[in-house]
Amino acid sequence: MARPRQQDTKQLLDAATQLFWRQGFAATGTREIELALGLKSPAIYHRFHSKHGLFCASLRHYIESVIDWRIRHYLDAEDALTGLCAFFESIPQNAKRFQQPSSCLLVNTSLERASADEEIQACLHEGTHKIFLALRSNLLRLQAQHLLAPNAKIDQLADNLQLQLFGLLVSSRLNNEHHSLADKARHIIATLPITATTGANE
Amino acid sequence: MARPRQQDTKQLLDAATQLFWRQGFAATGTREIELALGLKSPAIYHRFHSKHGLFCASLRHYIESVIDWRIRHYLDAEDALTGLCAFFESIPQNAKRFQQPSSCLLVNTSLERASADEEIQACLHEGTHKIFLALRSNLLRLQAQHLLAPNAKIDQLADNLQLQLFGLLVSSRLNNEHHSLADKARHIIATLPITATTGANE
DNA sequence: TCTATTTTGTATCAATCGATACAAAATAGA
DNA sequence: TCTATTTTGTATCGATTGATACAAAATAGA
Repeated sequence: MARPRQQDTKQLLDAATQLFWRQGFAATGTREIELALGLKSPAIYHRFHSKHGLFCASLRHYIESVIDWRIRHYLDAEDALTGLCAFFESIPQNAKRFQQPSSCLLVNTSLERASADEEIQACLHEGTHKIFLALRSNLLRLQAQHLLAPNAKIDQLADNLQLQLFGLLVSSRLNNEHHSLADKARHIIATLPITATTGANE
Repeated sequence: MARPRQQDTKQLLDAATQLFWRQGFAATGTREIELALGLKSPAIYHRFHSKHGLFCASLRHYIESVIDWRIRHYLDAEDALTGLCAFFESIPQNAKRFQQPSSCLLVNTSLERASADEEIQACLHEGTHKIFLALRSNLLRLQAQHLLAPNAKIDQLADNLQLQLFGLLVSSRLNNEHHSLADKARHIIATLPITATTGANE
């Protein structure tokens, strides 16, 4: 009943997310967005109403693709401890693989002026809460397997792991030497109150 | 031999630093800078050559004022342990006092696109290295006072403390609830390998 | 007082910003 | 085939961007 779309929304959001991820909201212009998305601005504004709307959609897309994938692939992995280690180690690995630190769109945005916006803040809160819950769930599984001290305060521990995750992402943009970043990631794992040595840590 | 300056450079950089700190490089326009500095753009460009030049000068000014003050006042305090605790606790306290999280200009900038610039990266490296050295020096004093395990790896520990500092600053922009932030800060201190209880921790 | 030197403001630049009016293009159902 | 509906491109909008040409303003030394 109507003209079909040349690019589906997923494709567009993939491209937009990459752009905002790398450069931030303010530093990304509409002309640059047109090139990356392969659509002229009226077509983009027809679907997303504004640059702000496209950015919010990109944030949600980032959570549903990147964040959710990382949670499923690492933190929810069958072997909880191996997954947790791989989760942190993937950050220096990605920085090495793609020659530039990827950081995290949520962390980047939280430090931009854009974070003052209510809708954006809601997205950021949702995304970071997902990460917290996934870390928490992973730690609970570790505890159930008697790999974590039975009196460990899981909520505090998950909160602190998320804190260190944020710090690692900041460090990855400050210093992209692989060895230094990998050391930092290893230290995060090594200081977990693991009770038994299974060969996965240290 | 020439017309005297209406505002000295320190005043200008104080204002510019506040602006970039709050909003970032890309989101801060020249008209806004004019208002904050109380000078028209030609006078500003006469002193700093470009917006980029003003930003670099602001970064250096931030290191020499904010960062150096925090190191002197907290990390280099006579009582090393109390100073270290106060260093981390000052972040939730400042977020509460000024009703908005201050974060850190160096951390904010490292996640902006601007961080790709070589001159800016050198400033960021200098500032963060200063923090690392101050944390390291504080830990060495703790160890000399037998408050820290004698086999503790000071460099790794200082590196990780800086990592958690970065994480705390990110968290302060994501969630400005004072109690939650204060908990995070307290947890950082509580997990230090302190050997004796002096009343300052736990 | 006059001149050399530096700082500042007026006015404005081309370029780019985010955004839109409008019509052509492309389909599905009648 | 015709029409209703949606998507897309052309062309362009006023506003703002970072930056500058130029002259007035303000001092110190001659």
